Formats: sequence, C-alpha cells, structure tokens
Amino acid sequence: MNIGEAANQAGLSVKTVRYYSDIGLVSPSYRSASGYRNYDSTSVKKLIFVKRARSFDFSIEDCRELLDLYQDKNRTSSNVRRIAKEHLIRIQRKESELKNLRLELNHLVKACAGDDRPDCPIIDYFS
Amino acid sequence: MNIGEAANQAGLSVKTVRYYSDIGLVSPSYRSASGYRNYDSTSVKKLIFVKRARSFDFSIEDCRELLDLYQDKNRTSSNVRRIAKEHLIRIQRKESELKNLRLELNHLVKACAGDDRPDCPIIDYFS
DNA sequence: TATAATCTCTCCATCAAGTGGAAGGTCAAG
DNA sequence: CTTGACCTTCCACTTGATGGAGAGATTATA
Repeated sequence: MNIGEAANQAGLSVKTVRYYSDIGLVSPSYRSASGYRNYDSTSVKKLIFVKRARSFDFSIEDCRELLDLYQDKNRTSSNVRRIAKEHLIRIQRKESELKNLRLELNHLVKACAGDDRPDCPIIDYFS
Repeated sequence: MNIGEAANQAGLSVKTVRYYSDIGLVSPSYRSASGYRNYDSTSVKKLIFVKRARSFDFSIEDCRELLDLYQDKNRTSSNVRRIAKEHLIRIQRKESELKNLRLELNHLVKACAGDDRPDCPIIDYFS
C-alpha cells in the first residue's frame, strides 16, 4: 500500500510516516519504479508500534531500540524493561518537577487579587 | 557592565543573555563604541526577572508580556494573573498527562519479568 | 611596548520531532 | 486529454537555547 493508506492505518500523518522513513526508523518495504514508498502489513505494524511507544513519550532513539527488540525474537525482556524503567524515571522526575511548579504557581495565583491595581505578588516574586 | 558580568549576576550564561538581546527580550542599556553590550542594574534586574519566570517554564513570549507588565507601573494585577493562570492550567494539564503515563508505564514495568526470556508485556502492549 | 590571555563580537549549525509549503511527478477516472 | 488526488524531494520553521569558528577589543603581564 502507498504511504497515505499506511499512515491512515497507523493513525499517523503522511508527513510523519515520511519523516520516519527519512530517519530510517520505519522504512517502507520497497519503492515503486516511480519512487512511491510501499508499506506492507509488517511495516504498518512497526508504524503502529512506534505510534504507541511515542504516545508514552519514548524518544525516537528509544523507539529505535524498542523496535529492534520487538523484531528480535531472541530478545531478553530485561533489555526492554531497562529502557522502559529509565523512561519511567524520567517521567517521574518530570512529574514531580511539574508538581512543584504547580504548587508554587498556584500559591502565587491565589495570592494575586487580579483586580485593577498594580500590586501583584507574582510580579513581586519574579523581581 | 559587560555581558559576562551581567550574565554572572543574573545566573545566566553569556550565550543566553546574548540570545535574549538578539530576540529583543532584554536589551542592553547601550553598546560601546566597539560594539560591546553594556548592562546597567535595570537591565540586570530584567534578566533576573526573566530567569525566574523561565524557571516557572513561562514561554519567552509570556516572559515578554510579564516583563512589560513588570515595567508598567499602571499595570493591573488581573493581567498578570490571567497570564499566570493560563500557564498554571497548562502545567496542570501536563502534570496529569504525565501522571497517566507514569501509572500506565509503571504498571507495564511491574508486569515485566525483566529476565532472559523474550516474553514481555511492554512489547506486547505496543504491538 | 609587545604580547599573551581573556572577553566579546557576529554568523552559522545543531538539538527533537515533526509540520507546512512549494514545485513538480504519477496515476486512475471520466 | 484533462482533472484531481496522491506522491516525490527540498527547504524553512517551530522552542530555547547551545557550540564553535574566526575575528576584533581589552586587560594583564613580561
């Protein structure tokens, strides 16, 4: 199938699928004589795999490794787990950073009258 | 003072201060005959202001607006509050997205044996 | 005063992960 | 034969910096 149909089946944009092709993440199974990318069901499955992994915010490079493991029938789950766990830790760290920001900013927003006067604890805090 | 000293006082890199100058976020008070950027205490205060706002993840454009309000003695705190609140909502949204990811990914990681065998619920989930 | 060390300047490239658009080639239907 | 949908490559743009090259300015030391 052509790129449009593949993108459709994977729930990705044509641009994105072409981008994944460009960076060698998911290559089309072959090119037609006129240069059209052709995707078979295996490559579409890879696109879907990447889409799911990306939805977990795994980086493209992580996706590359995960995709390798996905295709490697001799993989060890420990390798997969390591990648996932490292990512989990990144997510946890980010989440707690955001929580701190949220608490502090919430505090400031609550303290701000939000009226016509210039006095503002938010501005004060940043000054 | 020169850019190095200003960057130092603001806790920013010279590169960053130059970048803020380039995009017109915080301009030096003047340029020397030889083109050196010169920062006075007012411009350093602006750099510090931006640094704090950035540490809350406010975008450069938000910083621009906040900086305008910071300098506007006729500002209304409602304008400041609006910007902050919009940002707070973005942070909350992001935080809850991350929380969902974290819960789900944690679930998968816990379910993965992480041993020598290829069977892996993480890979399965993405397939 | 000469020179070396340290600053500073501008300009260009790079990062992530795409997205948008231009200009042009391909293909199937009518 | 032409229209329209689809496909191609190539280039630019996004965010918020950061790194480096090559060159000019300033300051410290010999």
